[in-house]
Amino acid sequence: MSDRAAIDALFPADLPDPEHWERRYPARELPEGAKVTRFGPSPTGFVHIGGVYVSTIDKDISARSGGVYIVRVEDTDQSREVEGALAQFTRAFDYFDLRPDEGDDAAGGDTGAYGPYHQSARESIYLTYVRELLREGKAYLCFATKDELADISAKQQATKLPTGYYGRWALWRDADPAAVAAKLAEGVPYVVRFRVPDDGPSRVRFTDEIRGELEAEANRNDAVILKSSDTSPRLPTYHFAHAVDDHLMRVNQVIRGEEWISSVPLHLQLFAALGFEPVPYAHIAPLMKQIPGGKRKLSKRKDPEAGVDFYIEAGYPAAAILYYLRGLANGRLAEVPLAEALATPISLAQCGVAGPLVDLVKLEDISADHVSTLTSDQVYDAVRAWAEQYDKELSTVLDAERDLALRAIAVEREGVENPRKDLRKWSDFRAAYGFFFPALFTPLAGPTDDRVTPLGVATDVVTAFATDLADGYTHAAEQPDWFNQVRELATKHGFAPSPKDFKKNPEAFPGSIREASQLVRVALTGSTRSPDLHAISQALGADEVLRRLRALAG
RNA sequence: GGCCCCGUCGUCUAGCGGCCUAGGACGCCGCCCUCUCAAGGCGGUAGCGCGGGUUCGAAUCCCGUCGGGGCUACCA
Repeated sequence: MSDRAAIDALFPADLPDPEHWERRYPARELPEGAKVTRFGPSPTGFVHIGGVYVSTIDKDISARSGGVYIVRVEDTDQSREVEGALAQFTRAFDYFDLRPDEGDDAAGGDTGAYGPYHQSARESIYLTYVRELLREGKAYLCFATKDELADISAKQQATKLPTGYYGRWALWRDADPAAVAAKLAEGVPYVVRFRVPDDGPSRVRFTDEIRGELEAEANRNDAVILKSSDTSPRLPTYHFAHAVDDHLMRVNQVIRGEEWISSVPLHLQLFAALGFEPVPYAHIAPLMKQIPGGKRKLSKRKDPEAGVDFYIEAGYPAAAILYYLRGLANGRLAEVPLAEALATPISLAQCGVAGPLVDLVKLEDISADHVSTLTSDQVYDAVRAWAEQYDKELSTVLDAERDLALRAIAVEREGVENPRKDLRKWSDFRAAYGFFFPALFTPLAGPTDDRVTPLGVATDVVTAFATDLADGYTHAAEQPDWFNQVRELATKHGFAPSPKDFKKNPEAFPGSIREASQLVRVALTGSTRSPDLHAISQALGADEVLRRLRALAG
């Protein structure tokens, strides 16, 4: 290809040499065995739950080994970039407690000595190494047009040849320097391609920390390493940036999605050409989604549960999600209690190799279990923080009625052996606990209210029963005393003492103690499903109980 | 099409040649408790994709096949 002067003319005169960057980013002084990991999100305006999955593993592996966890924004495709994407990362990393040891801080600055931590700011670093490869003849300029490339690929497909830019299809691989100079003089845009060594082996073997020994055909495609020259800044492709960045950031454990396995042969060639020590890989199986015919990768377009916003907006506690995700990564962690699982290191070797389905039902179960272990104060704080973002009306009520809220949350939670598990996520709160708050509760409109009539009790009986109960109501502190008044009144108004008696002779009763209790329940909660009635009455207070009973009477 | 990864109950998995008439968890079904629901207790349902080998013996090793997934971009 062209001579050194012609190559250098393509780059800024003050572009440093590789040695400069080597000195600038020296080997890290870390304890023996410390892992430097990195997570590389693209700022596409969508944070994938799979990203949380992988970065949890990244952070865990580094933290346990006394290493460093880096977040490096991979924004080499500027056309995909979306405004506000960075803020979304920050929000997601905060929510899941995955803040990096090194990366861009909230203000966009660096918090580490190996930055910049977004690739678009690393142009001169990449250019240094591109120029180096060019000088060494390990890369070359390619002026092939889109049409030419499409044509090549069509011909290859027609003759059942592997597609790609190689061999006799590689138009510019061995181009005459004069032809290159001519194109350059015309100002035709070009890319820089990697020149695959022609003396390399036909197959490559490498070790994956999760899958063990892997083998594949060697790469023979002269891949693009630097994108077109008609854009600025000039940025590399993922492959080249991976080699340069992971080397210079002194990353010593790459953890990434399985979709990269087929690129490893190229990456190994790149590391070798650049004179870099290869970095060990661990390829994580992708999170899947159940579909009628089988399963597929969770799709950001089709599956709402693919985005972290889905979980944050619904108010799944971060700990529950992290616990679930860790269980998917290392099956044994799913068999262990949450606190223990979060404290147990993730093992790469024990990561599953098949893509697991994300099972929202299981997540909800885990989440309900977790929430049931929280104190009333913790639940209150969490719901309040969630509501502040996603349910303004609720957060206002929670602020105004803190004591009532705490009493409500404590029902069948504090001082019981088996706490209720009716809260799986914070957005469940309104449906499960809303009735406690007068501001969120619509009183019954008498015995003909839609919520009452399904019980099938005659309206005059309902009114008589409710009126009687309200008139003689005793706000007893002891559960048996309290419920006895309901029982006695039910008997007085002709209700059968047990559902069995009622069933035997349905004509003789307006209902049984069950229906009577349900009338009280609907009066107090608006629903046929609720926690213990006595506990509710205590949380509500005598006045409010009476108000609601009278509303039932009509 | 080519290359690569993967394949145990519906789901997540344990299993690394005999301990497996395959274990656990979630779900589902039934029963118990009970003023409802949830929880809880007890019981149940259901699986090694298929076909060949190797071996005294295979879920476990090998080959093939089928199925799923990924890559094959100046997307990551």
